Amino acid sequence: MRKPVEISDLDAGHPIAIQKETLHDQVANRIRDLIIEGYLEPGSRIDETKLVQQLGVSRTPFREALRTLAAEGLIVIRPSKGSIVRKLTREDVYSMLEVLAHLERLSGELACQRASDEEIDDLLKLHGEMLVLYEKRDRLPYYKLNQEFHSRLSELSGNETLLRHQGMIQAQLKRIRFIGNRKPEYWAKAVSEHNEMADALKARDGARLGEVMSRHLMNTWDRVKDIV
Amino acid sequence: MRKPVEISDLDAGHPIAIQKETLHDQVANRIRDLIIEGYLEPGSRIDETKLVQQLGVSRTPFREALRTLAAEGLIVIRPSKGSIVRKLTREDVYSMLEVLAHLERLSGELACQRASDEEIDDLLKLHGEMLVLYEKRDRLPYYKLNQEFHSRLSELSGNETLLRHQGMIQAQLKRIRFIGNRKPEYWAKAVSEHNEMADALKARDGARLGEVMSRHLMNTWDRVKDIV
DNA sequence: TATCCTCATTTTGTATACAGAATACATGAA
DNA sequence: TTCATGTATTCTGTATACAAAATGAGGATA
Repeated sequence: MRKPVEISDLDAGHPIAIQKETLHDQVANRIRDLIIEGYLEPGSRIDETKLVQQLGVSRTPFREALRTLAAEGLIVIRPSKGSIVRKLTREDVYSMLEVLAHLERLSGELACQRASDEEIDDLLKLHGEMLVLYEKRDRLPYYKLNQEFHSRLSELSGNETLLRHQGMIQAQLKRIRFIGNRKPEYWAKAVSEHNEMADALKARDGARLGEVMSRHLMNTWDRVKDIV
Repeated sequence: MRKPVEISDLDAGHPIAIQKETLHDQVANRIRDLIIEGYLEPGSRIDETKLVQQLGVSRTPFREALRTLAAEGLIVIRPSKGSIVRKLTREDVYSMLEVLAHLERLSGELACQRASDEEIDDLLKLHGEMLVLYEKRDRLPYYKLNQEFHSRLSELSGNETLLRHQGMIQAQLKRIRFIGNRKPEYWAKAVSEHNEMADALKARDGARLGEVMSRHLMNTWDRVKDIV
């Protein structure tokens, strides 16, 4: 027999609670995806009338969503002149990578201090799977696992603020990194760096892990510097 | 005779252009101040009806402002249940300080690499003025100059993204730091650390400057840990 | 008394309406 | 033609209206 539903079970976040996403949030997520996937080009105007019709919502939640995206740095609202998708300059991208690399370093250091042996083992197991995919040159699954590897490593830092700010910068760079990833010539290097990370993690050598992670990220610059 | 006004002079940002702040932005700034100054207590509900009346605006720009503040992490919007001023947990504060300290370190390192001799001299001059105020135990002017010192040092990093993320975390911590600053017993220590910073800056020793700045900020934890 | 139900009230989320600003267009002068 | 000026149209910002959800106050029942 099933345990009866308690009031406390209905709190937000609990699996039983049906999640009601407001229109605002749905719209924000949708537009975010449109930007990341390249349907809305950087620098182009966001046609309120058109998008509102296509999404089937009124202007109120739509404009609220724009405010959110503006605060996230994905779009720019020019008073009385409409909104445009933010176009990152070369300097923007470099400064973001610089900060992100530095945050990755902190992730690495904290993860070595705070992760449990089990958590580290799990991550090393994931690393092993990535190696297998690399041998098979199985690009897309590798890419997915790579993202998971990095996000899980960051989680091991046990620092919500760190996670949040990494996430914000990642979101802004996602589009441009995606374009940069079409060049395959950096894969071998990336894998060797991942091996270094695995070693450092195994040894809980925070300084080393942090250094590799930071260096690893800064490679991104080589991949994207020609497209900004 | 005055130089005639050129078209290019009318670009946004130029002193001649009249600045028109939207209601939305004004409201966001206003509420931000109310939170930082403690008129809106952490955890308390934000009474839309009341505030809208007091501010003399309609709900539309008001709610847009809330979205902005939510994205900044100053308030929490609970769907269908109203908004509350975000109440930082102990963990929130510690994680923010941890990240902020790490970002300060980066500021220091970059500033040593990138600042001009003149910029460094100006900052050292400012440091000198702070020492004078410390000798006179002139608390408030010292506090103001201290803020300017840190923000100008960060600017010398030449990294807009760094500045932005530092600013976001600072805004969230501002209220609680203000409360913590009522204890005066850390002043001497702070001044000695500032001396260290000045030395490192003079020598353009980025690693050392970064280390001191990070340590300097982590002192904040001692001042605020009892009030969260 | 405590718990549940019902209904009135308030609050929230979304849509729409309207005014003012920006933009596009067209007409006329040099 | 090119530029300037005035006008129509579109778009943006704000207010208001309305529906749905949440809250709160009785009152009935055990």
